[in-house]
Amino acid sequence: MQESTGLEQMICFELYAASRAMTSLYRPALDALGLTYPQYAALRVIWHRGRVTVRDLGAALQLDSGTLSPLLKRLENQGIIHRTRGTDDERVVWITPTDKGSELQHQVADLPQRLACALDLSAEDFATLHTLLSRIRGAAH
Amino acid sequence: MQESTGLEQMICFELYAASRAMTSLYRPALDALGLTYPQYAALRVIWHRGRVTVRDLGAALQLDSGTLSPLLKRLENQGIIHRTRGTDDERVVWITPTDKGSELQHQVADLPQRLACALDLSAEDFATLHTLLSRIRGAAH
DNA sequence: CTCACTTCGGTTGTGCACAACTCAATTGCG
DNA sequence: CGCAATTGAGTTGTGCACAACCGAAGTGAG
Repeated sequence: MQESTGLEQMICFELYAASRAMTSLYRPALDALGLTYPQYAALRVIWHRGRVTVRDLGAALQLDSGTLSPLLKRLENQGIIHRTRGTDDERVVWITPTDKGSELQHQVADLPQRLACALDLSAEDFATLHTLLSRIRGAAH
Repeated sequence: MQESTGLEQMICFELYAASRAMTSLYRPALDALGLTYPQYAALRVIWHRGRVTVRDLGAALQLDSGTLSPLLKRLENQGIIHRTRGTDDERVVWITPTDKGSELQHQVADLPQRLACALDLSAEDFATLHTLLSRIRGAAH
């Protein structure tokens, strides 16, 4: 029996700790590619959409420009993405993967599957978790 | 139907987003007290134990001294905790709440309950979530 | 057309996370 | 005992998060 911490019955703390634990599981694989987890999450959206505005990327990741602008600048400096101002609306910045950025996609294709296996949860557990986490995300508007 | 983001089937992203959403639910109440969520989590352990070393606090929160040292320094500067070197082992630093720190406890006593209600989950859902999140935390050693 | 208003991306400042490192205090092996 | 190894806390550097703010670009009511 572990000693009591005073953190029992705090779903918030459990989420906070589980999120960091899960990210640390991704870290070795992502480190090898020179990526952080938030950069990887952003790239998943960019790969999936092919072409996305900073605004839409923020909506998908639930992050604002204060977080994304420097993150995208670092990805651009690494030659992984392009940033181009929109021609019709010059406020908008379009993000696209470079060739190097597209190649990265193949190197991490099996990552979620591989790491999900390490958790040793049933398909049912994943579905339950998905439902509950979505509800929590929804509750915070 | 929301547009596809490329983040489906990624438990890691769901945890990451849910954790931040949950923390943002705590933020208004904690802002009013001048606390951040990690500071609040640390205080819960300190209140519960009464007296704790930096090392044990780190074990409870799963945080290292690189995160805790500056966090505790800020709590000390706010007059919320005391930090004293151990007399038997001078490497150890003991953390205790000040009077002001102890008073804070009463002001946030109902916080987890109150915010858990906002999630509108059943007791069963909480138990399931607790089990699954614990297993995930365990899987990352 | 004009001007207030909104939108988009960016910057600044603060506070985590975490790796890598330092250094003093303690421990334990020979 | 002597000294190498370990331990505990702290520092440094990088990269998120997020609030608060900025300025340029677009929008719309009068």
